[in-house]
Amino acid sequence: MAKELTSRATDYSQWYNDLVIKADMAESSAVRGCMVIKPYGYSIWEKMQASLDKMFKDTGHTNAYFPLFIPKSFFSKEASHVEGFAKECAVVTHYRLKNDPNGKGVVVDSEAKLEEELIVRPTSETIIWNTYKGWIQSYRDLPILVNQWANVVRWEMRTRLFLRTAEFLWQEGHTAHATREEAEIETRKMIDVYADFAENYMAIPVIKGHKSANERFAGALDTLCIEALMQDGKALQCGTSHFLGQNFAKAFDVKFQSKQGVQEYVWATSWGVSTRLIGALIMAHSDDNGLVLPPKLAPLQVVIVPIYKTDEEFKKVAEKANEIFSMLKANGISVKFDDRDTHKPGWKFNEYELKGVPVRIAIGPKDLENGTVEIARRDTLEKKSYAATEILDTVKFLLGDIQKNLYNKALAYRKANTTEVNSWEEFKKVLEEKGGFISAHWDGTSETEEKIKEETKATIRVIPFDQKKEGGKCVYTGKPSEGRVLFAKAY
RNA sequence: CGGGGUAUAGCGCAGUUGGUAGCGCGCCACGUUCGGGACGUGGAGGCCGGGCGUUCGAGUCGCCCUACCCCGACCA
Repeated sequence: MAKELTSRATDYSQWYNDLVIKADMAESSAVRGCMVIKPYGYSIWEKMQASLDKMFKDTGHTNAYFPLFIPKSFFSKEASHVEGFAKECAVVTHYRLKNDPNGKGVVVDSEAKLEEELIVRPTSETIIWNTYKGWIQSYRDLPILVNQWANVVRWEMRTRLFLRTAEFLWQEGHTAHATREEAEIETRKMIDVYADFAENYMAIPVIKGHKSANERFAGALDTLCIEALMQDGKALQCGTSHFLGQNFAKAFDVKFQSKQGVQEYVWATSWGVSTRLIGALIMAHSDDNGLVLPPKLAPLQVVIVPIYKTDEEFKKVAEKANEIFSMLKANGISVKFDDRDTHKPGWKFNEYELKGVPVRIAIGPKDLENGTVEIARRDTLEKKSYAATEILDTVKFLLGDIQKNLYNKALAYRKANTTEVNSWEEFKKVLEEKGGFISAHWDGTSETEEKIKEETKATIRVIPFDQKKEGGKCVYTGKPSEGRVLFAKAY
């Protein structure tokens, strides 16, 4: 059995290359670039949704739902948005099938051609702003603070499991405001919500800041982002919040009458995070034994594994295990007593490690004799014996401590893999040999960023809010720079 | 859309100079086991991605498809 374990662990350790996750996470589907998220993986997404949704509600937002199909003409209304989105989209051209005259299944009925093609939404700004036009007349109708949980489709040339799938699940917030200032505050507020979620729920430290013009959302005046570093030294954008200015209001003619009686265009924001976050979670914390989930997002926080030989022994062990189960459940802990007799303890240990369950309690005849249980933590794989009376306190402590430890570990990793460089030679050397974030001076031009990308594949991931303001020379051109930005290779 | 690769049991793979298919894991049954993926014995499971060709005979050789993976281009 040792052999299989080794090969499976080795196989699993490939997660950072190909993200093929073996623990009921996801598999490719028959549909190009789309994925099937199996129940366990989906339950992680549900935990994320629940936490995020509460944060949105707490900041005054409400949920709504808009159509999946968007008339093609909507995309022609905002020039830069067209540039960014009118290309790789799924397009609906017909509305009916018919039986193949040659008797081979069905064919598209060429007579059922749509007058105007429909685009499967790659993002919903256009259809939402088309709708908002009808909702907004007066400053009294503002602000509109709406979020939608939805799927979107982007016909990417190349897809990657979790990180860039053709169809993905996400939430997209779309807000409308009376003033520029209010919209800018909203943009910032939501990137703060995302950062809070990433750090305090996902246990992933992120850097908050602005995107460079090159990386900005099509149609936005400013794009804020949170950027995280994965264990392989590549950066991953984990969430974005866009200040859209009046671009979409102008494109869809959304005006309101102000207190002063003047017709003004509405100010907009949009913000989103997606199932890419599942990928981030996996890539940030996993080890060779499988997933490592932060307790706040683990669908199952504690599993109890019974150890026994005979039926009689099982009865005694199960009685004690059920007591522990009830006690933990009564304290709001997500717990499972795995009493299946179809798998053995060792098998179960490995199974739950693979699934990233934070805390495991094993209880057997020896424990019954001694009045103890064995408690193991997933993050460090340590296991220790505890008196039965200590279980609740220990579990509570461990759930908190694992959450903290995962964050601290990821933070230490990021610190160790963020390098300040001051010359082009150094830049290339660090990028090649070490990876991670490179903090360097940049002259602020798109041309320079483009050239750096061409030569090294590294891009500016984020211009941090807490940018180190210091005079310097651009690492590439030697021109003056006001502060350092973070470069990295990105997914 | 370029460049490279792969396609054989549920999964991972082998299959020699062409002779009609095998291994490991998993699955099923029984027995012994059960504190880190137990062991034995016996089973079930295949249109060898699809098509056409060469041949007495094709998983194997040739041509044409198709799908998937990797590397680019693209990408909120």
